Amino acid sequence: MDVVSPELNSLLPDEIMDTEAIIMDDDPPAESPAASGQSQPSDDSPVPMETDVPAVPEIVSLCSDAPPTQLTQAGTTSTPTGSTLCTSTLTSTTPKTTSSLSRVSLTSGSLQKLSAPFTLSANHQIILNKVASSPGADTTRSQGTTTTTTTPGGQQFMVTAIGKSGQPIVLQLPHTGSKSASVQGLGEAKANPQHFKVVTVSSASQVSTLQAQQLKTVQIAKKTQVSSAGPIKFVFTKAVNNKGLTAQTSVSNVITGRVLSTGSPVTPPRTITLSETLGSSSKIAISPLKSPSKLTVVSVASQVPNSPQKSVSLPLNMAHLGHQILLQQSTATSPAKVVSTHSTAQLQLPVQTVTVGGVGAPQFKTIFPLSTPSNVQQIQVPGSRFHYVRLVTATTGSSTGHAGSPITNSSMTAKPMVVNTTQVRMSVPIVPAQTMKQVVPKPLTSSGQVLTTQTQQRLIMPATSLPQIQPNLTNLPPGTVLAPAPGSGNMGYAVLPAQYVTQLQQSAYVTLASSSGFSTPTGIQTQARLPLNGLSTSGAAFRPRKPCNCTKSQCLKLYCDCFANGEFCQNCNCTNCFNNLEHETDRAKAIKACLDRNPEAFKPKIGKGKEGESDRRHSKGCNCKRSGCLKNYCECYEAKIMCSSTCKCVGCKNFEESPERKTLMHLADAAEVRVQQQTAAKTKLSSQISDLLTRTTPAITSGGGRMPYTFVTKEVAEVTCECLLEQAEQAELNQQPQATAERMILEEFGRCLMRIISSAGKTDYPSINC
DNA sequence: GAGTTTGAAACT
DNA sequence: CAGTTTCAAACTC
Repeated sequence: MDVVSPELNSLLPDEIMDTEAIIMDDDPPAESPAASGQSQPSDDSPVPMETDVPAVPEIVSLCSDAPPTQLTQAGTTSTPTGSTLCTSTLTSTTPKTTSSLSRVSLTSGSLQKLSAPFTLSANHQIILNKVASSPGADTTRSQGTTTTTTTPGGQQFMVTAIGKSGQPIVLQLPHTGSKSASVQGLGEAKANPQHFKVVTVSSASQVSTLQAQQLKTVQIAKKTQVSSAGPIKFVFTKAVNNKGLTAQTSVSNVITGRVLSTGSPVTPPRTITLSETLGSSSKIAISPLKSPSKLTVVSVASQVPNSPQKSVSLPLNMAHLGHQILLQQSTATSPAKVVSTHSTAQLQLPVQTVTVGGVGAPQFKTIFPLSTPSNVQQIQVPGSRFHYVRLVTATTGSSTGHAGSPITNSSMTAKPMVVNTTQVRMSVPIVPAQTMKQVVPKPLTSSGQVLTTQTQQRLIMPATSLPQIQPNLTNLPPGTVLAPAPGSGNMGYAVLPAQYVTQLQQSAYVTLASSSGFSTPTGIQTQARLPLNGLSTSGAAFRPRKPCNCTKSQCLKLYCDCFANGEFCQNCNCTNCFNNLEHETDRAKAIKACLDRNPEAFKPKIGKGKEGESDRRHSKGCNCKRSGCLKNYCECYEAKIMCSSTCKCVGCKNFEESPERKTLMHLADAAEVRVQQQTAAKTKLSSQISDLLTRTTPAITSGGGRMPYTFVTKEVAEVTCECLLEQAEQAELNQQPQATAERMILEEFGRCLMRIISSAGKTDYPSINC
């Protein structure tokens, strides 16, 4: 997920990550500036951080025959009725938030709203707009509440939106111009409009610029809720075969996940992108913010379009990422949470990856059911900045619906992993994340991706119950993962770095199950294809995080970069480190203490400035006194940004016109040029050597030519000399003049050479006869 | 690699 | 909130 390194933003496809159009201000813009590239910071927050996320939990589900209210009920199951197939119900982790109604509006690409099963547009795009939940807005939302969509290819696509009360979500297919959606969203929820950006709906490889633009123009207004802990549920249900959309084929493919956002006063823009390709791949992307740190990615790959089983594989493609489902959500004050949900429907989907957290400053929280601490083993992957948890045993199950679902990764070779749950089972085969970009906290950023480990692991959340430690869900460290203890009411949390979840991104299979513990008939086999430190498919996406050297802080204070970034220490040089799974309790306490001191402690320090200011600026500003803000002591300089009005530095030289700064920049540029030149020279030299070898080797090995030492052997030389002596003797016997003798010898030498050369290409020794 | 400098974080 | 202390990274030698 530090993501916050801006570099992370580049990790994801533009059409997904581009949240430029998102406006954080209360005043909804008439139209989102798709190409503006500037996000409107909220007036409320002096320094809008990239991690701002929607405060209101919301549930989005695809396909719902049942009324929204039913969908929001925990444990409820929607059964397919008639020709439409709709299933998948998610329950909120917090019962309080389950009461709201949500509506799903689907609009075809032609701007027609479908109140009934409708046909997806040719581009297979569905835009999900979140609409204010005010009762008055209900009418507008009610349009096109149909949740089932039939693709021209006969496939049926159902969307069920479940949201916290007052958090309806409207799903619309982007139409040309797509202003209807924007207008709709704008007209609603004026009280506290929330703009959603998003929505790319198209096949992975078919996302066109036009589509992206259309998506950008879509804005969704949402009623802002300051309430805390509203779970966001996200359910995707798809029936592959339209014909099979009978009651029997009830839930074919279901991807269930819950994204929870809590207590964020500011509703962040949210984008939901759904893309589907006929029978091949679909892409679902929910992208609230551009910041990778806030990115929650669930990728689902491949598929079995017409599975003999009722379970339908849902081919989903994340843009440019192949079969993937991308879910993004960020909350301003609280990291997004992804929670496996419990539903009555069984889910079996090929899922490629599930990622929670982001580069730079992951702001996602994943809640998993806790088991006992003994059930969890921390897995350290050398070189990886991600942490893994191995679930040893499955102990607890909760029928309350709070039980999280274990998420596991299996090898990309496709070992399906299924976690048995009383109500929901989700098995997702995952396609290798080819180009998936990750976000990593520190410029690592990100999690780009790609060295992967092939070890199979069980990924499960620790089960330590920490009732006394109830971290503020809105301010947990980036990428914090919360694992609720079994049993509602006395929830225990395991505060884990989001990196634990990140591995799901690369796993071949992801199994989500809720309740009933972690029993896994097939075993939870997870194979972590994990981005290793600094290595990623996207190049610098994941930059290796520097190991810390803490000695006295136990790595439980913000002095420790690892801790400050919400990461476990891994491959560090620290002593007496408590920043690991073994000291989960202490770590949780430390996190809480930090948050008590500063609720913004785990938010990225570098965020976007207000309008008219630099794109990036330090949220608090520096306090340098002696460094002139031109050394890495200065956080501004370290972040490669200039000091701003928020800084309290003395003798600052880190400003635009500073000659010292320019000098440093020039020196840095020169150094970089030198490095590049050296690299280029090395590359060229290496290439030349390689080329030379490739040219010489075949001649030697193919028999078409051999190096001289291979055929000018001692014997050949001796024979040649004998021939020359023979000529000399002949000349002497014939009493030839010396000149003639020399000529005869030279001529013979020439003949010998010709024979040697002609024999060079032969495998056998050259035969030289005088 | 040891020692110094620096400024954020933590503490009072 | 300001001053002081602690801490670990950045820097220097």
